[in-house]
Amino acid sequence: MRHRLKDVAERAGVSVKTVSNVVNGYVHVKPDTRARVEEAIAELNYRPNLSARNLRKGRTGVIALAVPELDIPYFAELARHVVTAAAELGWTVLIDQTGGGREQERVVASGITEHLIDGLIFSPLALTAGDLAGLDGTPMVLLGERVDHGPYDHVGIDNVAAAREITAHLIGLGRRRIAAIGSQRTPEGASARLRLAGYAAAHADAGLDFDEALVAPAPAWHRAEGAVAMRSLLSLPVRPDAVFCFNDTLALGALRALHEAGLRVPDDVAVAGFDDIEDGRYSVPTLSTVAPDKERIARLAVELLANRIDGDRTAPPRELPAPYHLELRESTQGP
Amino acid sequence: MRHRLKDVAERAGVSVKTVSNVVNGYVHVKPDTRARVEEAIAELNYRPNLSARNLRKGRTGVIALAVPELDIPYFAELARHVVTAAAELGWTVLIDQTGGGREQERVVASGITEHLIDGLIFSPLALTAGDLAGLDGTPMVLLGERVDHGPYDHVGIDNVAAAREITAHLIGLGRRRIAAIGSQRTPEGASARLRLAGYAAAHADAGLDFDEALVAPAPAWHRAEGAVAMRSLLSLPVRPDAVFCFNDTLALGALRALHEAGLRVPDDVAVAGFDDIEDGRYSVPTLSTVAPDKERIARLAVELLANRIDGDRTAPPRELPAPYHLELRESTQGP
DNA sequence: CTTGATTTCTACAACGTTGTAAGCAACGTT
DNA sequence: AACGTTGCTTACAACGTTGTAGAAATCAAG
Repeated sequence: MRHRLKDVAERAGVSVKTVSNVVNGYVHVKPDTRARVEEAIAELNYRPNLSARNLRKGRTGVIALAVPELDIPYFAELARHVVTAAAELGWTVLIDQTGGGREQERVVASGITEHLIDGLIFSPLALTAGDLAGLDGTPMVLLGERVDHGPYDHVGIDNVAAAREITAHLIGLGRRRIAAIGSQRTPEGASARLRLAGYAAAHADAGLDFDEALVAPAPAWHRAEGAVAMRSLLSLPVRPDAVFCFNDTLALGALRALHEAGLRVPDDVAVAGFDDIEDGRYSVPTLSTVAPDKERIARLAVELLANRIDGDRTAPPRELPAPYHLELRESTQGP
Repeated sequence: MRHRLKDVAERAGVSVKTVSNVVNGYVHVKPDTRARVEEAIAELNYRPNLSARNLRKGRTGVIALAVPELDIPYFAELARHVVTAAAELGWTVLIDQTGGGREQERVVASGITEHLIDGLIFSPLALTAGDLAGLDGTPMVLLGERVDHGPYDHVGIDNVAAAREITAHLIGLGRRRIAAIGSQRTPEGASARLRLAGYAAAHADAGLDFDEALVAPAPAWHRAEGAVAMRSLLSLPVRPDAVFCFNDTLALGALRALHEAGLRVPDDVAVAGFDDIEDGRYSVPTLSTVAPDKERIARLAVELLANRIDGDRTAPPRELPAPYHLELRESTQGP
């Protein structure tokens, strides 16, 4: 049932290497030899054994994408784009789910890394530059917040600027008590820190006070936490008139809590998110958000990785900014 | 930087095979030999070359999960569970995105199948039993609707019964003009056919007429299509007082369209979905739905596949039903 | 025809691993 | 002292592929 080059070679009456040459599109093969070999390949339904090829070539043709959680829509959408972009370059993508913990991420970074894949696109939450330091030269591209990422290429949007812009948008609507949901004090919370910094910067730009009481923490950025945080903000003596959530799932949870509290969005409280996930286009109301260009991020990451794998592995790390824009919808603008 | 068994062997002063034995946990190795070898492994940061191991063993330790689209939340959630269940058995999961087209699915089924993976968990949309017929014995487990799946194991819930139950729930609320969204006339639409059959059966059970005009098609079951279908149903001479959407994303689109039309859910129109995705717990209103036990489905699929890989490949195909239940929320019950 | 260049093909060795078979100690039993 | 048994280790060959080097066939030009 399973055939090898040798079987094809015997059937076509040529050497094993000639079959290999045909399979790999080597030019100097006589047309009728090629035809005979191709016929034999078809008859036997031959397919190359990738393990053997990889062993010989030192390449696997597989790259991995490691993300914290697949059922966070942002990562699922990103994964789709990475798979598409990689396929165009002939790579298969192995998707790995780290869970987001530091230890798990370290295991992925050091373990998967070896021999099974040619390179890794990594979107870490918890990992620090130090954790990545000891790895032996597997090409790797980092996604996400701009932190200190050591010798690795990086693709990401300017989190501070984006957060600043969308906060400025809320201020521009005349809102003055703007809450933030999603702050994190842990070392994992690099994104949170940057987005909070943008939020603070926008306040400073407008001459508004930064009110610590309006900043609600959320350890994991899920819908449930957004709802909980929103409820606690609503119990403040003076309730906020807008809220900037550090991602869209938090914002969807906040919308839910506002609905339960009988408040109108955006009339009573305007809501903005971050990530531009599909859900936000169909929520009630639709969600204003920062829209990173995911397709572009995926493409850049794959290309950077391809360059590392095929090219100079010792070149200095590159830092590619990805574009984003504000997607303003009902949750701040009204119907 | 990259070391082989041989390097470790030289450093520890033993043979290559002894190192291999240590790595693989073979029992008959003297404690101090083992210690020397382990020390050498640690010093060199040795990791086995999986391609070579696979070539030798004929196993790769990788299974694939092929789903139509990763950013359909149902599949993302399913993927997470499959990854978790597979990890417990020591397998890595390669996630493949087929796009759902018949030709693409055929490529995945026949291509990926060879040599790179030990087995495949496949959730096909378009593929027919005929397409799967010619494959050479790679262990495969099918997920999804119960159709004719040839010689392959299958895990899935009873779509007809589930659709019948949730439709009966709508009828039980006193609704009499119950629309359906998501019918498909194409051969791909196996799920659609089964869910429509359940919808029709519930009507028959209750002595209600089946009204063709209340059945709206949706080729791809995305939010946008749910919204479009809902709008067209609302333009009927007598508008429906309930709608059963064949999955949750359609239902979320329908909720959106109802909101835009100024109708109240469930007061004016009750809405039910299918899949129990996370979004439905936080939508406004929260979504009543059929909740398949995804964790169980994933676990059963992985176990079936493991049995095929390690065990008898010629055993008759098994058909495992997965549990489900109704998750009744605001969109049919009110706040 | 001879020569040299080019095209076409082949034999061989390697990639890093593990199964097999067999060797060598060390031990207890007769 | 000879024997088998058991524990531990090793040499060798294979898994299926491709790079290298070179042989054989073909061709162009003198």
